[in-house]
Amino acid sequence: MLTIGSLGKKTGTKVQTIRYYEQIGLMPEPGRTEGGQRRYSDSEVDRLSFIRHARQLGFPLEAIRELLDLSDNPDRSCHDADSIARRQLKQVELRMDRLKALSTELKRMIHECSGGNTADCKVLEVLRDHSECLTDHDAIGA
Amino acid sequence: MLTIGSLGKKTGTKVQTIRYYEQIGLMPEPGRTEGGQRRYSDSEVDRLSFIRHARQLGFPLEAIRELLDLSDNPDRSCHDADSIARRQLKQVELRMDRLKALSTELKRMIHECSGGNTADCKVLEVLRDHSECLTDHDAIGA
DNA sequence: TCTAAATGTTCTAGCTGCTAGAGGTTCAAG
DNA sequence: CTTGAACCTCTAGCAGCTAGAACATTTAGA
Repeated sequence: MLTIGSLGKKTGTKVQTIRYYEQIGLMPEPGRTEGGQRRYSDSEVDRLSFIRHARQLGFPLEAIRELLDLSDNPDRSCHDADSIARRQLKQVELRMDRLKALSTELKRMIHECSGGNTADCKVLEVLRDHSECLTDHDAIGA
Repeated sequence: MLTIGSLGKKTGTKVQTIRYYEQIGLMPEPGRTEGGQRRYSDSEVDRLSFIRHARQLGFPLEAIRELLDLSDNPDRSCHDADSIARRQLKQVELRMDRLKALSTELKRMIHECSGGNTADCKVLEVLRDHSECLTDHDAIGA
């Protein structure tokens, strides 16, 4: 039986985060001591590791909820898990494309900046006038 | 003189967002009609375009605040604007590296998934056991 | 001139995924 | 039995918006 602190250490998760996952129903309500402190067993270590690993791979919590659900039902088709992963891959690739365009533009902007005072600063100039851009970069929120 | 709606259309910004920028002091308080509606002039179009463009390049609002400040003082050194842009580029490149690792892992995971039921789904298996991973992907929050 | 639709107003709350802090309680080692 | 680390709940905050309620103003057509 583990305390919330040791569970956190084992899985690389902050205590507050574990409680948060419990609150939103991603982690089950664990048993408690008489004094009211949480105590965890191995199955909860596994579940939290799963969650953390999926988070590291960028899955949003809602997708993780679905994946946990699939994982709990070994009879269901693998197809669903596969499509969640594909969706995630698509997201990641989309973000990469956007970042690529951004870095190109930023590099060009910096490269052309020669120092001096801001009156003829290329960085500011480019920001002022989108038409100077060579790439698409609709990346707000990317 | 533009209404907030037309300013939004001109700059590709939602009305609520413009009011939000005003609230946090990124946009100045504009003039008002007798009835209390906001009316904007061309200088405000320019300022908002600047902000939006910088957002598209991924600059956080705080960085944009600094850039606007520099832009308002043409005598100051270009160096500051340059270093903000470099900082931003570094962030973008860091995020790209992380996403690269993620996509590699996701692809491998999907590729090895053969269908069937979730009991032997590779996607879930990989998520269950980090040690099967070939790449580093500490990308929570990336 | 009147009216109705479109657009404007403020205020509050919500989104994701945590994180931090206040103020108090429990546990385990010595 | 004491002490101090770790636990508890609750609330609020972060970025950067977005949405909705409930009401006011503006503008164009009849």
